[in-house]
Amino acid sequence: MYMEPNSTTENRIKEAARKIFIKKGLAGARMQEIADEAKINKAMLHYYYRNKEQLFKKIFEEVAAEFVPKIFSILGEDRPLEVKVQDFVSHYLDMLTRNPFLPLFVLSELRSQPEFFENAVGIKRSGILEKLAVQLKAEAKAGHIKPISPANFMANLMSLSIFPFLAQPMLQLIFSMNTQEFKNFIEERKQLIPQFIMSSLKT
Amino acid sequence: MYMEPNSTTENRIKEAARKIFIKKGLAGARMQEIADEAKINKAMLHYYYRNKEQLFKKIFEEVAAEFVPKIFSILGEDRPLEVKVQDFVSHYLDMLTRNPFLPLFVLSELRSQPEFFENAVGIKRSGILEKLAVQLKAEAKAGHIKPISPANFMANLMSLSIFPFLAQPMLQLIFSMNTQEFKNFIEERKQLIPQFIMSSLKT
DNA sequence: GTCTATAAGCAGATAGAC
DNA sequence: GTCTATCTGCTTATAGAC
Repeated sequence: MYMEPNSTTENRIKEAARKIFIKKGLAGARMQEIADEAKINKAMLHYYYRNKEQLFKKIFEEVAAEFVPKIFSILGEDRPLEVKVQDFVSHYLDMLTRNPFLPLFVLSELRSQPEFFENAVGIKRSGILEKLAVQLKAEAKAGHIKPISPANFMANLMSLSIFPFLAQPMLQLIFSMNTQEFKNFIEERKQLIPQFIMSSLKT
Repeated sequence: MYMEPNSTTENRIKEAARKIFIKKGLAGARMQEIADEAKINKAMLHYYYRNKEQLFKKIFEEVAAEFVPKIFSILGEDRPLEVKVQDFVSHYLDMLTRNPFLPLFVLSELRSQPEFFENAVGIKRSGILEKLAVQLKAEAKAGHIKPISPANFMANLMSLSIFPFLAQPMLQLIFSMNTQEFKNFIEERKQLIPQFIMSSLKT
């Protein structure tokens, strides 16, 4: 069987574990299912990662590390607020369209394992929040926007961008959307969310 | 041991199961833990509900039935949009403050068991969405608000209200809030969310 | 490093006495 | 209706050959 050059056993395990854990969570996933997905023997999982918890922890940290920091790198850029908001929304809606299960996975497991998160994210030490706070204050003082706290600004931005993916099954049910229509709905929101946010901040 | 008048075995089972399932989900919950919580024997769970799945299904339907319909009863009222938004936000933020785990539970299990939901919710047959659509169109035509689709309107309203509870551990971590500070943050948003929504719709 | 076989423990479910 | 004891099957984890 042909395999990718860097399709090492360890890589295949990680890809398989990622897929299964994201779909079923820690408690719902089965080591056998991960082994099957990786096309290896179950015993190999224990050879590379001593047990299920360690394998999960590894996966979760990697996922959280790619899910969260981008939030802050975009918001830390040296650009007008409106541009940052557009970049953020555009990036996240694309990323989540490719990985619609990611938010529920991260938030679910974060609820039961908050300590996994502390290490995975270097937010508080990054100084980006302070920078954002300064910018919000400056743009308010200049009369461009209404005053708003960083926490509320971020909560709004993340809510509007991420929640629809969490609630995708419910939204599709309520509004009778099939999967393609949901994608169109998200595509439309790439324009709408920045408009909502900026016009809600109009002075 | 003194017990509440209607503290029947069956009620105690349901309360215990609700608590454990909401915290751990279907896969993570243990029948033994539910039995302990209800202060009864594990065998009783099987006497009242044949198996774990049936017990879970019962609980989930009850939770979903109290979580969802209120959304639509408020939005179906015959009042100005702005008042409905205020009522919705006020009601849901109170309810979620008392039950912060509810949204994650409903959305998680809804992802793996979408069919549980169909019955629990009679939205599509209620005609309320049509009513909301008419109102949004009318208020736009009268020049009170910008045009917006019901799906986007609802997605915004639910996102801003519900997401902060889903992300509570992350928000507390990022913004260094303790639990009381998070409650204050939510309390503040009771005023802010309706303002955001209505001013984002200003013509 | 990789496999097969198996051990060990756990969780859901039932039998049967009271 | 309620309990104790037990069975059965599944899941994680290990032992040991190659």
